[in-house]
Amino acid sequence: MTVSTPLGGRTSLSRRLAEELRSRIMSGEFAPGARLPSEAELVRRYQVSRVTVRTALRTLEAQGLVDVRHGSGSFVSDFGAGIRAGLQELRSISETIREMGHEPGMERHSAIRRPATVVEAGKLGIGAGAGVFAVERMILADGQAVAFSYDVIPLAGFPPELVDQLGTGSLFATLAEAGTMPARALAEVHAISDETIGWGPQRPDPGLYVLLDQVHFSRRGSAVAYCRTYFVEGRFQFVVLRTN
Amino acid sequence: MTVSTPLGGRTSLSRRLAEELRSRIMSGEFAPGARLPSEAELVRRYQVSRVTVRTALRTLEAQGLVDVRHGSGSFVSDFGAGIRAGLQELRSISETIREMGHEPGMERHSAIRRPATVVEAGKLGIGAGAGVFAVERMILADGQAVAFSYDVIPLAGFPPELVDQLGTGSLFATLAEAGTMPARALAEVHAISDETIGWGPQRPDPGLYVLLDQVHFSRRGSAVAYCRTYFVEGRFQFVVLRTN
DNA sequence: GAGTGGTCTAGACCACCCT
DNA sequence: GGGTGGTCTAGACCACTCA
Repeated sequence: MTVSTPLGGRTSLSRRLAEELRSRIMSGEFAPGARLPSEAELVRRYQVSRVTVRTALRTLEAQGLVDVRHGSGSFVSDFGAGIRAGLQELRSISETIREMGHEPGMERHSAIRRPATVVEAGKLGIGAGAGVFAVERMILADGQAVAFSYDVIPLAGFPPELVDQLGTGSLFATLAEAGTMPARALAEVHAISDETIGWGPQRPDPGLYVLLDQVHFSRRGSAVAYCRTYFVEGRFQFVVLRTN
Repeated sequence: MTVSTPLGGRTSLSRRLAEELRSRIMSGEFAPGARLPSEAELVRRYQVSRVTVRTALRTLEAQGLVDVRHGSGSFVSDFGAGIRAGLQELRSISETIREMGHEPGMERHSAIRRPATVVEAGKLGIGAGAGVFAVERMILADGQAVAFSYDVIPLAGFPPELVDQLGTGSLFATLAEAGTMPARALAEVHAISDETIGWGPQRPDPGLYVLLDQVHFSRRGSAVAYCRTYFVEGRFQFVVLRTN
């Protein structure tokens, strides 16, 4: 297959195409409000099927970068250029913070090995009382606390030599190293007002948080972590594109 | 085309299939944890293409209702009995409440015609001071308040005879009647603790809310409403499937 | 290895927007 | 009417899971 501009890489074709288009948008080739080439043109240009083009455009749309309008075309969003990392995108918090131009930090407050509570066992789909590693972390951006996270990782099958590393840096990085990289997370969104959440001098005064109560699953569908992350209201902006 | 069980209706095929599967799950035909028929079986059973089956399964997955696992199958997730809405799915709140088996209600608290504030004008992309219709509503499920909503609709181009109807029933229904049905919304998620939100005897005591601060766009990309909806914490469960 | 979902292709028809 | 996206089909091959 001969492609005028090779998409290169080993991830899926639609994903590579999305990346390619994203970088063209970010580079300023398409200004906010500008129309992207039509789907048919992209099919010709990149020598892929229309389904692939559409999948890529959907990805960009979910990221709030592109606005696809029936009968008119696909447009670079006005809001798109600034907004990144929608809530539906699963990624490391540290990575998100770094991409937003801030310096991520992590501080482990506690870390113990203990039996799972009934709730935790239910969420993780393991037996009540099975061994878990419980970590309490503070997540920082430019030295300021943006979230407090209470994470529980099942120990069954987890490489023992990596246990102590949990919670000292990016949780995602350690899980990836253990071969249990989260591929999906089902998150409940709550508003929490609780002065007992958090710790230290950085604890926010009105203890108001957006709680993401989430269970992370590996590609194989097994629960690899149960994380209750309390985002300090106002310091982290969650955006969701809702469609019907 | 002969179908063993007709999917009936006039919405898209994949959507009807998703509805059909959802009702089969809700009816208890598939218990939580049970495996659904394979994609190939669904193709045969409903006489649709595999793409259609997959689109339907993706919808259910986004609602947190099923768990699709590569190489294993699609499984019914555990789900609570409360009102559960997929955050990335844009739909009428009333409709969501009804689908969860509760009786939706709506009470208009105030409704005035006034110039847009600077913030509202910015969100809606209209001139500051342009005429808007501001509505305050209480949304009920089985007679209990689940949300308080502060909505602003630009009046330019809005059918005058429908203005007074705004906020008396489903906002979506009225907007649809006006030909400006929201097709997309960009929502910010916040935790709010404020005793001045809400009104009446139904006002929750700890005034704790999940705020969806959202701008609704029509298919043509124009902003049709700016809605700040305060969901009473604990009465409405928002779920987001996060993927990478 | 059989069965499952993940991705991709090529082609078709429809609904919508604009002029 | 011409172009654009929305949906659907039928078929193919690959990657993963599990017995």
